[in-house]
Amino acid sequence: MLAELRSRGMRITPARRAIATALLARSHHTADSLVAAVRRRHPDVAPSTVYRFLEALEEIGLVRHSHLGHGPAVYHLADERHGHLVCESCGGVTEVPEAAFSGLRRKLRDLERFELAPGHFAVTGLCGTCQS
Amino acid sequence: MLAELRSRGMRITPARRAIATALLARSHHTADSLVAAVRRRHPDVAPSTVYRFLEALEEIGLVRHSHLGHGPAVYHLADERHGHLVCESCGGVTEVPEAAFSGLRRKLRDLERFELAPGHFAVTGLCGTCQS
DNA sequence: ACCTAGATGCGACCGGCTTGCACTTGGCCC
DNA sequence: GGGCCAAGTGCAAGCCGGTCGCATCTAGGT
Repeated sequence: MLAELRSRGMRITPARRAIATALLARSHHTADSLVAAVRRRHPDVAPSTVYRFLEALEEIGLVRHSHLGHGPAVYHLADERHGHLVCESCGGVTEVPEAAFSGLRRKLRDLERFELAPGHFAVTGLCGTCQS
Repeated sequence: MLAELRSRGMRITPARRAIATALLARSHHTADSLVAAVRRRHPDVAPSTVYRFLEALEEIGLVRHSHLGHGPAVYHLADERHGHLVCESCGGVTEVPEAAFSGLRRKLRDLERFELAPGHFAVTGLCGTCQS
């Protein structure tokens, strides 16, 4: 990952190392949780640094973010492709494989010539436990 | 609609009349466009009034809002039930009947005991024209 | 060791709401 | 019609997630 950066003329700094490490350690980081994780060892890293690096990683295609309901976006490595089910009542998040959307994808492609990108925005509803 | 309000002990004010009229005149108002519409005849209506009335209408169940991508939420009458397809490239919005999601709904219900609410958050992807 | 473009920290700013508070007013009772 | 008072309102400040401008610093090629 760092090699990928270097090969594009981007620099490798302590802050970036730390952000990359945090991203590898856990999926579904929010920008805030990344800042917190990075600050445990590098207390002076600014939020804007994290946002800017994440933006850069997304441009390269190494990272993606998803919006889970109303709160902040979550970031994860681009190779973890999955959809998110968010419960509107308890806020809980369930991951589902992208394959679960293949039927809908086909239908929207046929009906509307619309190519679904199920990762970016979550699908909302009510989880099993909140239905009772 | 105003009768519905009155029957719940809520008051009918010029601002509320105007907001209700605007909601009936067009689906997919943003809070901002509602403020603008109302101000054409009642220039002193504050945004907070609109937000508070919309909140009240949602509690009653007469209005719903949806999030279409990153921008502001859109409001529409609760009886207009449909999903939204939002193009991540051009931002265009397509309405689709809720029935289009019935397959996915069934699948999620079986797989995850998750009850889909397809209206609230949009489904993102690429529209036909942006794919080329 | 040096140079410089890329990266950083800081603080201001922005959009979309939300909230606190003092003032106004709808609408029931006389 | 007039009085009453809680529901509703306008205004301004605040919040949250995120972006930007700018002076400073530093990675890393030479």
